[in-house]
Amino acid sequence: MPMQEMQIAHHDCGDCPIRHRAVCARCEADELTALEQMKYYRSYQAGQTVIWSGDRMDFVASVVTGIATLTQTMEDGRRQMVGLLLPSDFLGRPGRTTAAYDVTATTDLVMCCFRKKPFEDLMLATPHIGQRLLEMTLDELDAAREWMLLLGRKTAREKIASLIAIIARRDATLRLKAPKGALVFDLPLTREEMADYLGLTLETVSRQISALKRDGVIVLDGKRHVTIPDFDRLLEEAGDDSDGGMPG
Amino acid sequence: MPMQEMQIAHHDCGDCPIRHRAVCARCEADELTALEQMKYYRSYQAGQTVIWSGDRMDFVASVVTGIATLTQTMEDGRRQMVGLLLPSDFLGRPGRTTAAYDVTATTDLVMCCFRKKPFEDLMLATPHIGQRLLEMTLDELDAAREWMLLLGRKTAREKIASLIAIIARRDATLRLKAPKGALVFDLPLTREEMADYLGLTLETVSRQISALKRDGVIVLDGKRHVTIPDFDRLLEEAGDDSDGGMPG
DNA sequence: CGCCCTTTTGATGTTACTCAACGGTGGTGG
DNA sequence: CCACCACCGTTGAGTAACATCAAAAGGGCG
Repeated sequence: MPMQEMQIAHHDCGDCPIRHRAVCARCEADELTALEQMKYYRSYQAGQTVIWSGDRMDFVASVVTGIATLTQTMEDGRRQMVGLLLPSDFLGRPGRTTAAYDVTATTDLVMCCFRKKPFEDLMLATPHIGQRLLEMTLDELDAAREWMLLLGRKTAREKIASLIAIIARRDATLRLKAPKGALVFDLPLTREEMADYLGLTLETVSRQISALKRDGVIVLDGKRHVTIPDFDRLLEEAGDDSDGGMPG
Repeated sequence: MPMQEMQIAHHDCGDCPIRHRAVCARCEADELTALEQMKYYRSYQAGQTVIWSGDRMDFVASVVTGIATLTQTMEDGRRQMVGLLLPSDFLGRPGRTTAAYDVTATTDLVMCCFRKKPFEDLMLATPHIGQRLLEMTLDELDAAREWMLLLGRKTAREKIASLIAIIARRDATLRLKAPKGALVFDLPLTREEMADYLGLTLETVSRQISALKRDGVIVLDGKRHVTIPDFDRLLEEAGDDSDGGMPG
């Protein structure tokens, strides 16, 4: 009988790797103390489901390490990923009692969970959590809109290039490196998960990755390990504006 | 020399048609008074551009009447709508100085604008605006994710049916009617705008609307006036779960 | 080694795009 | 008043891109 999910020991928020980026980023000492009272950690193995759409959800959480996905499924089984949660990203919605999406751990995952009711009360009582959550939600909305452009208007090749660029950038951000020159990282998603992200089939994903490899845009070592010799070239392939919005 | 945009007289927030739904919904009398100090109205004619992506934006605003769209454009001209703002919806992002998207009035439009700096200050000083804005932003994020499923996985026919259902629902909400039985309303978008919303070409939009008409799912009177004889049938065509999430 | 799972590659099919022509409508000016 | 034009929408024919169906090739693990 395998342990489906694991509760692990509490840690000091001061040592937390996402302390400065998560929903608690702006908290003062007293707010942090209050959060510590209502928090607990949970671990999931790669592939495990965190929660099903429609299930009761009595917590909200921050991703500490690992990656989780949000997906929607239609009655006939068509699936679309609608969220990709990396360390420091927030899961759940204050004021809602059930999950709106399927949440899955795509890698081993550790989350810092807060019991929902106390968390909501703390949000009403102190400003910094709500402020930070608003900021993070606005960022997510921007990301969702970028994603909509990808889904609606980009070609399969552009979609793949865009996804690889997004992952490369996020990976660089988490490791505090500027995405310049050659980049090396692992794809955290299977071909099928990439397909769900991009609104493609896994066969098309595989073919387009092969094509980008053939054309020297990416270098693959195994199925997951990627080297980007020229990030600007990748951005061109992604159809993104080459300049990062820096006029003068 | 046509007047490109018009400033119109101030109105009392108490009389405002979106008073109970907009970002100011939760405000107390004193907060409302503060908002009145920094607000001004602006009108745009159908087709006018409110702001271009990248332009400096020194205000945030609520849509009072009319409809505005947010669109992204790629270098080669491919366009994707990423937001549809109806009355009470919020435009702009506190903490950002430039517009991230092209904003266009698709109908005659009246917006209640707030100078950005004072608005941000008020947000920091009082809780209710930030709380309401968070709630609205989370709703928008949910809508964006539904939209992502549409863009990534639905067929052209399902996309059209979904869009008509969304417009019908929003229209009913604005007029405080439950979307049951026969619904009658006008499409607020041209075929091209629908195409930009749905990630299709305008020809495909036209063909699929004709097909839905032929099959009796919708009844068209002219190009814009729509009657939905059976809303549940429309939802089936849209590929949405038939039950509205009401188990027992 | 052999099995299972993921990924790749190939052959064929279908959807929606592209290019093109035409119809309706409202506004403008002769 | 009517001719003309611009704009929006519809419809048709041919095509390109991606999906589907099918089979085989890695790769990890017992």
